[in-house]
Order: sequence, then C-alpha cells, then structure tokens
Amino acid sequence: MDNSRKILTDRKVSITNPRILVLEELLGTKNPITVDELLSKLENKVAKSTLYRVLNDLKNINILNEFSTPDNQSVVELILEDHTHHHHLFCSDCGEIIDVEMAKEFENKLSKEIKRIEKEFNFIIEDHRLELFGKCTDLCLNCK
Amino acid sequence: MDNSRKILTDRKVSITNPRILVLEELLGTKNPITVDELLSKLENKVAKSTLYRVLNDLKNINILNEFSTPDNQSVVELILEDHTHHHHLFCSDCGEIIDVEMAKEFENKLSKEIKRIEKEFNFIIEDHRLELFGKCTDLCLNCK
DNA sequence: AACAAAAATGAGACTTAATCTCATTTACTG
DNA sequence: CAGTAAATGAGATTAAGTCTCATTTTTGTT
Ligand SMILES: [Mn+2]
Ligand SMILES: [Mn+2]
Ligand SMILES: [Zn+2]
Ligand SMILES: [Zn+2]
Repeated sequence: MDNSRKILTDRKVSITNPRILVLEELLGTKNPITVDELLSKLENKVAKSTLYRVLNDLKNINILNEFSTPDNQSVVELILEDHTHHHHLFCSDCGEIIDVEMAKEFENKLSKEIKRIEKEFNFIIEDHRLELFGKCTDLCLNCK
Repeated sequence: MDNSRKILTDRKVSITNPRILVLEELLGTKNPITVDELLSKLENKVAKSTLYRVLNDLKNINILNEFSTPDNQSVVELILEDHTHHHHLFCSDCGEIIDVEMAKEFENKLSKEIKRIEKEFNFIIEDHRLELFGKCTDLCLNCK
C-alpha cells in the first residue's frame, strides 16, 4: 500500500481519488506550496470545490498546516510525523517559502518568553508562529 | 494644527477629509483594528474604495502596519514614532488582538538566531513577525 | 459479486474582500 | 481666485473561497 493511501487509512478517512492526488502532490513538494499552484497542478484532475474540501479534510485530521504569504497568498504544507516544529522564511524577490528550524536553544528561550507573556496578559497561549521576511542572495536559483 | 493634519503635512501628503477621518479613527483605537470594523465605523463618511486607497497611502508613507488574523481578517494599526517594535497576541474566543512587547533580552536572542539563519540559508532577512495564538482567561472583558 | 446507504465529487452558482474605472470634486500653487 | 493635478464616490469588476445539488464513488453487508 503506497504512502498516500496509508496516510488516509491510518486516519480512518475514506480513500478517494482526489484525496490521493492531492496527497501525492503535497508529498512530492519539499517546500510549502500555494493553493493556487496546487490548483493549477491538479487542474482537470480535481475540481476546485473538491480541492478546497480535501484540504479541509486534511486539516481536520491534523496533517495540514495552512498559512499566508506576506501578500496573502494561501499556502499549505503536510505535517507528518517526521515534520517537526518549524517556521518560515519568505523571499520577497522570487516568492520562495523555506522551512526553517530554529536552534533548540532559541525555541527554549521563546517558550520562556511566552510563559512570561501568558502571565502578563492573563492569556493561555496555545501556539505561535514566527515568520522571517527577506531576500535570497545571488545563490538563489529562482532569483538568478 | 491637530494631530492627524500634522501627520500628513510632516510627510508631504495632501490633507483631505477621508485621510483625516481614517487617521482620527486609527489614532482613537488603542489596539489594532480590522479593516472591516474600520469600514463600518466610517460608513457614509468615506467610500469603500477611498478607505482602501487611504490605507494604501498610509502604508506608502510607512505609518501603517497591516497583517491578518488567524482567520484571515485584514487588520491595520498606525505605527508612529512612539510605537516601537512589537508583536501580536490573538484570542480565538473573542477575537481581541493585543500588542505585545517582548523582553529586550528575548529580542536580542531572536536577532542572533536570525543572523545564524541568514548564513545558513544565504538570505538577507529584513523583517520578522511573531504571532501568539491563544485565549484570554476569565478576566477578559470581551469573553466575559 | 451484487446491493443499499452513506459519503464524496463535479460543475457551476454564489459570496464578498479588494481593486479598478471614470466622471466629478477637492486640494494645492502662484 | 483661477488653473492644474490629485483625490474621491459610486458602482462595476475580479477572484479566492464557499455553497448547492444532482450524480458518482466508496464501503459495509449480504
Ligand atoms: Mn513549513
Ligand atoms: Mn500592534
Ligand atoms: Zn528569492
Ligand atoms: Zn478573549
């Protein structure tokens, strides 16, 4: 049984063609992908309404992370077991989005600071997101 | 000369009624405000198309920060001289958005970690954004 | 394998935040 | 107080995302 089917059965979600196609696509891209790109890659294979429904299904079983680019393009990425907590780096030249793991020590400091803020504002903080904006240098393949 | 007029003249932007009205509204709210809220507060005073144009003008003179809520509502806030670098805390119960200043020491650690990442990914990082998601506790006026 | 019930899909209508157009109004300059 | 450039209002337009509903697919049961 191949990867995408297993992902679905493991989570007791029925196996359908659109779900497999979307999963294959997401498994096939190393970096996060915009929903727009996903739409055009699956054009004529999965209906737009179905794509959005499938993405929603994947969110419901907690294997899809969704966020936005600085210019509000919707972006998705699979989060499977091997995909640990990380953040994102956005290039404003080529639009590339890169997964970034911060140093363990830094994440510890962040956790502590978050605890402080929970007290200061009487909040329960459940999640955080750190986004880095900039430009890749001349080594970037996309930017040339 | 009142505050909002001064903001415009200082930046060599012509003084118009819509610009003054939008600025007054933004100056009058302590926390960031959704564009939707702004629209309804200025209903019948500023046309929708004009509101978006004015917000764009304010961005161009670098006194407006725009970001999105976790559910993709567009949010704006003035950033004047007194408004230092900070981050945001979102309550998923009442929708409140709160300005948060992280401890100086933490921001220093973050800067260092960012420098490390610049090298690792051969990037020039120009900006960052840290968002905290959670719930305000029973002390929250909005949540009751 | 055939069947029935439940679930998912495709096609396209619909919603709505944001942008665009263009005729009219307003702001600045001398 | 012109004359010119800039800004505005009203409404059309665009497009990401949602919704509807008739048809198809999946899955569990004989
Ligand atoms: Mn990622
Ligand atoms: Mn703020
Ligand atoms: Zn780049
Ligand atoms: Zn709250």
